[in-house]
Amino acid sequence: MGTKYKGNADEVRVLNAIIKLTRATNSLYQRLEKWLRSYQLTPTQFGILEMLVHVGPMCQRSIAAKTLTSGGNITTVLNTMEQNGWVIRTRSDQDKREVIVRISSEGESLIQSVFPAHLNEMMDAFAILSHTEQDELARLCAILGKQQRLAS
Amino acid sequence: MGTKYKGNADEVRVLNAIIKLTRATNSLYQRLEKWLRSYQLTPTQFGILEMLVHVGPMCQRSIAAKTLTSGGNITTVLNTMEQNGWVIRTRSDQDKREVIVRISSEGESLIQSVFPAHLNEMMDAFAILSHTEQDELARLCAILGKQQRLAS
DNA sequence: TATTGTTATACTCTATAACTATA
DNA sequence: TATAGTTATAGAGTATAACAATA
Repeated sequence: MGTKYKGNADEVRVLNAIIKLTRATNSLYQRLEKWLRSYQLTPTQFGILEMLVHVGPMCQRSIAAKTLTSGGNITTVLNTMEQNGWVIRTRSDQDKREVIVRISSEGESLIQSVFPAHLNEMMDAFAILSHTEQDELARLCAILGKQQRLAS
Repeated sequence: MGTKYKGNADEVRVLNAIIKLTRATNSLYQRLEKWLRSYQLTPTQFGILEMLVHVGPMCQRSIAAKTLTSGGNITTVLNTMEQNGWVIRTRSDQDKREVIVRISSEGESLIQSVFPAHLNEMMDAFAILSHTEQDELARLCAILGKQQRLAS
């Protein structure tokens, strides 16, 4: 198991990479979760808000696909977000089965108030790596991320 | 926000690294979660079982510290795991406030049946990176992970 | 028929606060 | 007094299955 597993050299190398990657991202993720909570935001909600800011209005099926989660779950999550006044849902005219979700002005304000603190946290966390190392980490993760999206 | 944020070069570099790191690990994590589900295991349960295999029996306070979660939550999670027959809880003799948690033979069997498939998945996911790149990713994540543990 | 979304149901994770037992 | 764990409570995320409306 893990580092104790007696595999061949290739397996040991991959296991080592996974363990380090997992630990680093778990730590980052839980740090993120902790301070998001001080804004009454969950990581899922934060992710959806960010996506709506980046990509613009989307239907729920697209949100479900992008967040790799089920349709029933998206309905649940968006119900909360709509009650909080962060998103607006409107029925599509082109295809009346679809619901178009867009961020509200309250949602935008929230993201904009959270973002500077988020950036500070992250600058602090990554300061231990050199600029070259930050770029290299980004490059490797980009390759890995693309591979994952194709495989799943 | 994100790549759209107009910050200075240092900020843009860090944001880029975070976005790539987040996407890669989100994809990996959700792929992991999906196939763990086919074994009726959640990531939290899997993490605790792996920890018990690696480190050996531990008290609940230690498990809570290592998983960065609250004491009340550990009780809840372990209740389920105990009911499933994966772990055994015994009151410590040295300090009768403590509960020592150890993995059961059923728990070990479960981990051992899951691990080969886990390894296959991960070998597949990382095959897109060269050996040198896998090592470099591990090195950078190790630095980042250590920094996080000290900061939190 | 197939697709989009909702509803109903159930379970897990998570936190906090009050509490018990022990040190 | 302080610490380890439990219990009670609450809320969020997640899935599946059955369902309604629309294409």
